[in-house]
Amino acid sequence: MLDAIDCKILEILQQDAMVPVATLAEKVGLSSTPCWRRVRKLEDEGLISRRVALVNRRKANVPMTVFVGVKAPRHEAEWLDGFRAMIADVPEIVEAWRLTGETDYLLRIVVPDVDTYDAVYQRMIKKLEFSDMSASIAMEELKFTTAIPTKYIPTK
Amino acid sequence: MLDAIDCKILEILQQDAMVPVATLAEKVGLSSTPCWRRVRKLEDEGLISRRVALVNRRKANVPMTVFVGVKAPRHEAEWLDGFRAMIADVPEIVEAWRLTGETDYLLRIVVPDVDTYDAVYQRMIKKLEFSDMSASIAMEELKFTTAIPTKYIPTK
DNA sequence: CGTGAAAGTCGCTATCC
DNA sequence: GGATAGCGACTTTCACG
Repeated sequence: MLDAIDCKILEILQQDAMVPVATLAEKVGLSSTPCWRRVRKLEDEGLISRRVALVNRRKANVPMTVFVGVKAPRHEAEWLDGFRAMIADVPEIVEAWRLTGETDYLLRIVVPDVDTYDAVYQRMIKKLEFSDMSASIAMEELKFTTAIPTKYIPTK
Repeated sequence: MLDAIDCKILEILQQDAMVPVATLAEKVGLSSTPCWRRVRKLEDEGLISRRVALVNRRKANVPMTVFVGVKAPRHEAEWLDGFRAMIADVPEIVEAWRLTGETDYLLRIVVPDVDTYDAVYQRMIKKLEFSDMSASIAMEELKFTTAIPTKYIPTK
């Protein structure tokens, strides 16, 4: 069971994973060691799964984001296995979700431009059968954060 | 202009931002200092925008992901401003995209359960008018990575 | 569960090839 | 642009309230 200070730590580290423990400790009203112990505990318990570098999409020449709704041609394990393998294989696919509703799956794909998206699309339909694929191009990224709300974490 | 080693560095740091420079240097076949200089350069040029801690959604009690397609009631600046403010205000909204096609905007929302989603939904429609909102619940996260492909970065 | 200080590691700088 | 060496800072541990 965590407390309010742990949540505060998580919020800060979700914004910047590189803050020195001393700075972090000061921000949450602790001294270094207990703060460090808490961070360690959060890592050990898996609440902090890992720390990653975020790369600027535009500067990495993948400014374009495409959302693709996918319908499976048939609902059987074999197709799904192939689909999973494809998703793992294609680095342009950064998110893949199985949904309720009309579209079975939603993919988020990042590419340099439309032509490259088409190339990725061609690669996908060559590997696997689809009953339907509908693409929506993202015109603007209004919000994108890796920080999830901490307010639902049960605190004592 | 970057080179293959820079791309390799980016790939590694996108998986783990905490690797010691010495380890990173070894992996890309360099010694510490030049490797550190490259990392610094990648940060200065903004290719690495920041480093963040990723929090386990389930352990943070927000296992549920909902995608919400939104249609604007009218296309005017005033409504959009309100929409932006709402998105910034609601921490459960972790992604918001303006799209081409039928749905104007796509939101990704993380919550503990359906009841909480409904509470978020009620809060949203109290703040702002919508012409249409359709929610799809994510049943499974097949892939989610913050790592974008490096293969499109122009190299010399 | 907290503080404070000591020890070891690593980031960062300076210097040279 | 790349290697070697040293300093300072930070993480991490230990001993103690």
